[in-house]
Amino acid sequence: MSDFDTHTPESNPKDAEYLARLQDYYAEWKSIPSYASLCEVFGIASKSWVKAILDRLGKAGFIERTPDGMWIPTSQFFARPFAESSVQAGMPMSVTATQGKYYVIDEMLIETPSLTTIIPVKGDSMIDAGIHDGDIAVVEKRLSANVGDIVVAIVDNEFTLKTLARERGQFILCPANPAYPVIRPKDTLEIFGVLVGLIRKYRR
Amino acid sequence: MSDFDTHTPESNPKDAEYLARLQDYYAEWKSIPSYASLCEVFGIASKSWVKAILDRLGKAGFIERTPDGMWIPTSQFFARPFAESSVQAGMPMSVTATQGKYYVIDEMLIETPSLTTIIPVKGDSMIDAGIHDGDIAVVEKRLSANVGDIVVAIVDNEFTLKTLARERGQFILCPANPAYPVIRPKDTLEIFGVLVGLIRKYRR
DNA sequence: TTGACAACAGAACGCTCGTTCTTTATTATA
DNA sequence: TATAATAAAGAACGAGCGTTCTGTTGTCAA
Repeated sequence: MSDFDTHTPESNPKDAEYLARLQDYYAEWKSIPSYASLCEVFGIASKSWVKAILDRLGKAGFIERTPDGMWIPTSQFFARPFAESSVQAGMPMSVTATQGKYYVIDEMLIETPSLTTIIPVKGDSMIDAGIHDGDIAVVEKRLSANVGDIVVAIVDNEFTLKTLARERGQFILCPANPAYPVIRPKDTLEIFGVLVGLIRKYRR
Repeated sequence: MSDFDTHTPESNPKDAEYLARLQDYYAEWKSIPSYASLCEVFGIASKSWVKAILDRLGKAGFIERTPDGMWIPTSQFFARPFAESSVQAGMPMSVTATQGKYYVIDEMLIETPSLTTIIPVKGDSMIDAGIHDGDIAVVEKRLSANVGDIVVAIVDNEFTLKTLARERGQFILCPANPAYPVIRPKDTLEIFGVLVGLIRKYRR
């Protein structure tokens, strides 16, 4: 067998497609099935060839084995191709053929899983900051924040997402929408966490 | 916490510990092993009892089976207690909404991994749609789209993110910023994909 | 036209898997 | 102490698993 290119999954030119099918299957069932089932997934008829494919994908770092010999996906398995914003002339774009960096979205946004939570955004008080109703805020739980951070604060037992600012030595919470008032807490300002990411899902 | 602790007929007080061990194992290996291996994980010696435990966990909704009969975790399997002492009274709806939900952001945004790519957004031509410069677009590669979708089109060998619209039987690309012109393709409109998600990362 | 190689197909096999059934130990209750 | 339910062990078994080996087909260069 020839050397395996570490940047592209294609040792066998069809391996990219096999990988894609496996990724799609895993997205649906969250497991790698038996070789017999993989025959259907891959559209081939021999288990031995399934094994050969999996061995290659394993060598390429997309899957690995548990001590029991079960195949499980690696983080590379979940990485998404990161397309550059300009297209080379005449190049027929295909996602699987896109070269370059791969990113795992979770890893991009979540640094400390135990401190990170997600909170759906309600209302449009931050709309000028590009934060819409229905967006999902990725929040890192923290008791303090810096001026200028967008924070999740607890005001009247409600979460509220606002920009932290300072006014005459007092911390205040500024909306990004002129229709909403600035919040000036009476006593202490209770901060739940700091906005570290934003997710929006579009209907399909 | 879960309906699991409130004694249902077929529950076992030790099941909570068995679940915890299984969760720990899964966190490490991302798979549910064979019954024989689970004997070690659970610290018991009989496969039949392992099966009984898994059946109960399945009935309680923590795991389920694929068509192949493999056990896979459900979303409930990953539920995390969301206990913040400061917000117990009158907990806002936004908090309870996330309670007990497992969030893999990838899963929220990516339906078909092999067709999904991420593209950084350049410029502010879609700013009125809350899409900013530096945001990351999650794009599902597709050759066609519906009017009203935000699409990634290829114009002059460049990716461009615009809303797809129709004008006198012609497809046009509308920016969400009055400072930018509507794009009316001369001949055919080449669509790369449809925007299915958006990610923004804030500096920490 | 051959021969070499790559890409699969198919069969054979030993072994592990999940399932079921039976047996034993432990605990609670009366 | 007797009884019964619970918790677990253990054996037995057939089906399906992954592995290996060999056979077949298509391609392409010499």
